[in-house]
Amino acid sequence: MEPQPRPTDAELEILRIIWARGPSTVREVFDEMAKGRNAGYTTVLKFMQIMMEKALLKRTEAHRVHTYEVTAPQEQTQRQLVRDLADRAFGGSRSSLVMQALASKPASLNELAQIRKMLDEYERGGKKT
Amino acid sequence: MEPQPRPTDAELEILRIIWARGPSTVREVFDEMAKGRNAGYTTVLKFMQIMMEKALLKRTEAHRVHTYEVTAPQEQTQRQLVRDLADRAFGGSRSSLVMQALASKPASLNELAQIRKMLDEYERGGKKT
DNA sequence: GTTGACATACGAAGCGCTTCGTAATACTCT
DNA sequence: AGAGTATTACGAAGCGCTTCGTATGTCAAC
Repeated sequence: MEPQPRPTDAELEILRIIWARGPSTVREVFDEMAKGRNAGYTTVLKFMQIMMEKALLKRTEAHRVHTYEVTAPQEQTQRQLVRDLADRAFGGSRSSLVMQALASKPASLNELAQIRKMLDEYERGGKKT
Repeated sequence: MEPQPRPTDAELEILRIIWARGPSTVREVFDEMAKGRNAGYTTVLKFMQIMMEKALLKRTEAHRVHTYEVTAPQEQTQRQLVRDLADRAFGGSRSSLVMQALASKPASLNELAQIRKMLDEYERGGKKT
């Protein structure tokens, strides 16, 4: 199986909407998108058709309207994007990336605590490293 | 002043080389690049010329050979890339991004400690958040 | 069953990225 | 000076992304 291609900007925008909404029709995505940018209806349609060819989306065809949903889980796609950026801009080092992420804008105390918790888990679970 | 445009894949590859080497000539970048991919000399030259137009690089012209160096510090470019990805794929949330980064592959204990130290600093320094 | 509204499908234009080929220029060595 | 070599400059082709316009199909309601 081919690995999923890196989504383009427009594709990622659509993915984000479907992540938030769940399976959606073109019109629903279009309506949501209209709040932010200015894309014609057929433009959005075309995007989603292309994304289906690329297997970023799959669709089920009801009588008249097609409903699209993502093929890969959100977290997997996000992790892949992060890994990709780490490779391209940080020589593959996740931790350098993390540090720049934290340097760019400190998270809230709440978020810091959450990250800390995650670190604890990895320290316990990942002794092998 | 225009904000720096997001570097393309090839441009980022060149940036990484110059980050590692410091100011470099086309030939030096080309030689370094030849280890990994297969790009012709004039291809690399063209890239670097375009990057100069975009103000990603600046150059000093010695008698015969031009020497290119980055215009923005490495950390700034990296932070911008991370912020950009956070916006495009994580709804702007740095901490979600950080957590996916850590989930994708646990860092070494050493790196974990480093990240932890950084968290401490932010917790102390960033109470305002 | 004709009209109107809405859906999908298709094709094409425009622009940016990637890649070279070729030309012009400068330096080196005989 | 002439030949060979390295460097920069320029132009263009090919492909992918983005964007629409137009065509075609379908459902509903008069």
